[in-house]
Amino acid sequence: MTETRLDAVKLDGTGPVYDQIRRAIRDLVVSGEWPPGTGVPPEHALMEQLGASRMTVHRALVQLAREGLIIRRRRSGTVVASPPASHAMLDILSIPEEVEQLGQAYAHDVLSRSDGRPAPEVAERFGLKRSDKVTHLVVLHRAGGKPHVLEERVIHAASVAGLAEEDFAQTPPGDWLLKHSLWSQAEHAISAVGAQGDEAVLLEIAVGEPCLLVERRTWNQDRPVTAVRLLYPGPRHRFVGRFGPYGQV
Amino acid sequence: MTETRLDAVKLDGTGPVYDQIRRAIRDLVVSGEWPPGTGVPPEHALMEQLGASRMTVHRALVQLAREGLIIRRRRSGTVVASPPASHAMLDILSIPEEVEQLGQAYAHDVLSRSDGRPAPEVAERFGLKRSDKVTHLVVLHRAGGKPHVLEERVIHAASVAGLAEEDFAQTPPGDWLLKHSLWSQAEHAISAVGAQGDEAVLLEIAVGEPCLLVERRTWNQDRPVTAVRLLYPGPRHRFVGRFGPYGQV
DNA sequence: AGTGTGTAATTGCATATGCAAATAACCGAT
DNA sequence: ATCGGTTATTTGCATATGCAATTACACACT
Repeated sequence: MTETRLDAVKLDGTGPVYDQIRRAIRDLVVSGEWPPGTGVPPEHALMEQLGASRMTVHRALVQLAREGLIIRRRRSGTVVASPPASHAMLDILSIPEEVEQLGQAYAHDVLSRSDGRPAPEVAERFGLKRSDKVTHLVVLHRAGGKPHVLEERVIHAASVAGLAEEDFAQTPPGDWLLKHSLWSQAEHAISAVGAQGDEAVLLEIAVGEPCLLVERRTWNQDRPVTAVRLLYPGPRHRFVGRFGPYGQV
Repeated sequence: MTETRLDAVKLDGTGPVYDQIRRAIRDLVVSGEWPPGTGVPPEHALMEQLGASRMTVHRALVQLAREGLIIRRRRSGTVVASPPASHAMLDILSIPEEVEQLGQAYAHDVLSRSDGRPAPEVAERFGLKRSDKVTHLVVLHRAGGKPHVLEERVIHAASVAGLAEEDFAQTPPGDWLLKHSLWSQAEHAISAVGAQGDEAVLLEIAVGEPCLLVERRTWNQDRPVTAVRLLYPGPRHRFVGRFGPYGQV
């Protein structure tokens, strides 16, 4: 567990004290300044450094724990949690995991890769500037040998370290990015489209066959990280979610 | 605001006291025993009745408020909240609202209705017993005069009061059910399908045109309430969601 | 080296107390 | 009746205190 600099926690004087503490620590976590595994100072230390009572510090930490940002254990202390890899319904999901949960063998092929400026029509479709340096990938994921999903991805080079050295032969780009980048916001859209000619060939389906299209764009503090277009063939794919009236169950 | 029976709050002796209180009140709310608008007893009353300190009661109530089950205001007290009508992304959404947010005029037609036992293929598709009494509806929703979504719905008669008297001319069944039924669990699945012949005619699209299919089943305490199949034509519909690594933003 | 065993660090929970903030309800003067 | 100010109720927040539960770590003993 990495040592933490206690004086990194700074209050802003607005609102209740417990919430100032909560936000201060939350910001350190989501900004990546305290990466997963970092030790959060014990309640007594925070209490002295911030001039608040232990119960007030406690309240802030309990809430952060309930939100999943930190993990607390008696005697061993509090550490920053790893962000949940997959998120219940429709989100940052690992395709290999998804396939293996179906009990099928996973494989993937990188069909093409290019590094440089984005083509105008790519930049437009993914909401990037033409001046951004990007890596553009097309990957076909297979389940049990058959095409499972076609991935077209653009990665913003400035947001990710070590991109040039990675060839994505072992790990598909989505999974690799989960480990090598930080994100704070994602947006996705789901729609139904008919397969275009080249897509249909790769997915081994007929042209015009209905496909589920998931488009996702990801940012870290307003800077784009990656944008991806996942095309799932036909009605044999469904996304399922379960919830109750007051949130997920 | 309805009066509440204080002695309805019963602790079960397992786990921390604040959590016993929290669960006790939560159960009264989600079971419908305390419907929305019901006044929750003030902290002092709960404190005396339960033999706990005010801070302990307070902790339970604060947490319930954060979860959205109750609303607390100084001096006026605490009341049971109305469940959120629409839920961020893909859930119990009101179609009229959805259309009006797009700035279009909303209308709907009840194309067919039948009350009685479900046809075998309907029962199978919606996960019902053949012996259940149901109402089966087909409704076309329009936006700006043009078909927006085709709804096929089965309502479990035993779970909803006043169903026989309602003709759904004013209010489409989804919205009506939100007000006249309780639900505790929902499951939905999204997939892409091609429009069948009769569906294509109603939606005024070509046969085989890709459509987004949302299937949702809803229960109240393990008893089915309703099941619905929403068919959205073509790629002009998208479901959009935004979130961060630690939950919705 | 291995094996208990005690100790201390750390979080978890509950209580009592006091004051602040919001505002519904009341009351009195016009 | 209407207006305006006062009061009382209820929640919100912070503190201090004490004890319980968990367990990493040091240390003694084989």
